[in-house]
Amino acid sequence: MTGWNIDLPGTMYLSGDSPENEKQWMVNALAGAQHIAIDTETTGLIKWKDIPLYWSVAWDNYRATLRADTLYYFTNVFADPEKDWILANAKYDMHILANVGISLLGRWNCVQVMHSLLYEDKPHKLKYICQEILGWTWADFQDTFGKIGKKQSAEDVIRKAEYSDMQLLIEYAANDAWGTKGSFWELKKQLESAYTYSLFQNIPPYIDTLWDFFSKVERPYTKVLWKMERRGILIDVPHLERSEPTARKEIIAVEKEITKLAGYNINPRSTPQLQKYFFDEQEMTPLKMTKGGKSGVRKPSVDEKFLEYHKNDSPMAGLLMTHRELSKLHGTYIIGLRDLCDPSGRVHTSFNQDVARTGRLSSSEPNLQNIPRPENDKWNLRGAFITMPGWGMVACDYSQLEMRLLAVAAAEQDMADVFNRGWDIHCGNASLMYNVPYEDVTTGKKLAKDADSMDGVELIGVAEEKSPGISQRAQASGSSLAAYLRLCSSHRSDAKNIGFGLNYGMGPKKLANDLGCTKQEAIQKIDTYKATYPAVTNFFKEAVEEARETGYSFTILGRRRNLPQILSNNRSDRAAGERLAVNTQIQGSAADVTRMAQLNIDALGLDRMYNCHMLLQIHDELVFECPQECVEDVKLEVEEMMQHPFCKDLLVPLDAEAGSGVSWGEAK
DNA sequence: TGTCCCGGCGCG
DNA sequence: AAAGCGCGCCGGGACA
Repeated sequence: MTGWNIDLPGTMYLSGDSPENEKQWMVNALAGAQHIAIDTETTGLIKWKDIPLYWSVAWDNYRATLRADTLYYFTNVFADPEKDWILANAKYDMHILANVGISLLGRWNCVQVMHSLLYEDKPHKLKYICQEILGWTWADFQDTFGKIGKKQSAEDVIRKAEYSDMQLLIEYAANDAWGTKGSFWELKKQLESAYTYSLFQNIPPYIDTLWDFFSKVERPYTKVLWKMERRGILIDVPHLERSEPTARKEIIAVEKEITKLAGYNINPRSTPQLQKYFFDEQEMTPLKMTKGGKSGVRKPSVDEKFLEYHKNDSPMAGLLMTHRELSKLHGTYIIGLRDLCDPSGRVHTSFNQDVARTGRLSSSEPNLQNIPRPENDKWNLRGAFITMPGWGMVACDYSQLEMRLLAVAAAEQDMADVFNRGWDIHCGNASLMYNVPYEDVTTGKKLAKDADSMDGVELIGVAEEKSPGISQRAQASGSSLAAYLRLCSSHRSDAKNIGFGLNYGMGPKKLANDLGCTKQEAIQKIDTYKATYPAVTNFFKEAVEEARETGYSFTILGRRRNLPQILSNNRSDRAAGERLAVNTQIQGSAADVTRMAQLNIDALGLDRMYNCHMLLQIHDELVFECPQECVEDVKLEVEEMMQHPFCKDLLVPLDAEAGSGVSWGEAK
């Protein structure tokens, strides 16, 4: 009757109506168990609202389904700080339990997170995990009792099941807990035997195996993320409500112009219709083709590059650019954000720990890691992330984290020195690459734009003040000061594009495209960069070799990513693997750094010290709220913690700078 | 009505 | 033939 492909023990059942001795037996049994898998059947999927109807547990060779009204008998069990709780999608169940006042101390072992450390490219849903690593399958709850959706809520389905076949409900409710328990032990075994490379093998946190990485980093991190999700961030909903009609009207106005220009009703959101307009009717030349997807039919692209390219010769292109900008902000951010707020105006994102292959977080429902930057946003959406009266927002972000970690990974002393001097990295790179004084590059960056419109004498005065001797050097190079400044400025932009690009494995063709030069010139520039930083060049080579030999790319803390394609016979697959080998190490190590900072900040107890709460992580930025009078203290604490995430310093200092204000927009 | 894929685009 | 990493969400359109 269990719907399983394996034998398993019968399911005990407990409700508030059960006899006293049965309740007592269960309380004693759970109190005596070290590891307990736990799962909830809930009224729905909204983590700040929905509540448990049933909960199920599995431990040793037992399994049980319990009605939600029994939760309070187990207060002492939940309060045991030494318990190991085992869950699938741990944060969700913990939210649901918190909604009825239940909090579980002890360790939160999420099997999805465990699975993601070993099988980055596979799905991490419980059913898949069980099938894949244990060969266990069982009948699906929803297939048996009805689909949860718009027509019927999770609660409806469970109520129906209670009525139609209570015994089956009891069995099925405990299936997930049983599968969770089984996969935990198998995954633990696999993690313990998975040795890894870490910079912290012989110093804290002592990471030798993936189990070390899980138990010392990922497991405590789950709880930190849960606290952030639980707190949520306050949204200025009235601000959004005020912007919404205006935004909508602006979009409609642009749509009218588009219709007028086309001469017929065209939907500016429809790529097929736009392709027809531009390439069939206007007979314009495509810049590039789309990927073609499953069918493989490649069509001319109507992306931003195309519109930008034609904005002067085709009025339609300009209108569409405006339309896309407005409708993106309206649909995704104004409407999207408003609809996900709780009644108190706070929004509770999910910080997903088991998604990104590099070890980064992802954020969803809503994604708070892609809120527009102020310069691209006429509605100032970051200004809509606010604090309560008397409170302040603190935002602290790393400066050039990935670049610094590249210098660390490569042990590139010249680049490290650029950071040690506190220089702008791209100006420093340009200075070393093109053998030009650092001050000339910074001056060029500042003045190149206005050089032509400035009075010659004035220009010399300003430039000489910033970089003494610059006019002489310009003369020596045989060009005017203005031209020399533009040259220095273009050196910086070269260095910036190459610096970022090489981390991603960018080729000369794309670089040439971005810099507006020939492929030959691009190759030349890359060579100059590689010659300037031989250790970086060597690092790129060794990262690829290591991945070829071990099959993996490793981050600073020892997270690994399997890269089988690096041995592929297919050229492009192999090249992709080589790009990943480099990038995963850098991006993943940056993720490690932010993670450690978050763990340390949590352990320090800023919440108790200052009533300070971590709200957001945007890869290299952390956002907090605290009472106004604590803002300055919090800024200092956070900067210090972010700058020193490890128990030993790296070759390159990490720089993090905090700002504050009453909103996220102000705090940057 | 629901589900999937796609092109496009927001962020780091 | 084409070749930049990592995400999530929107609306359109195809299909069941």
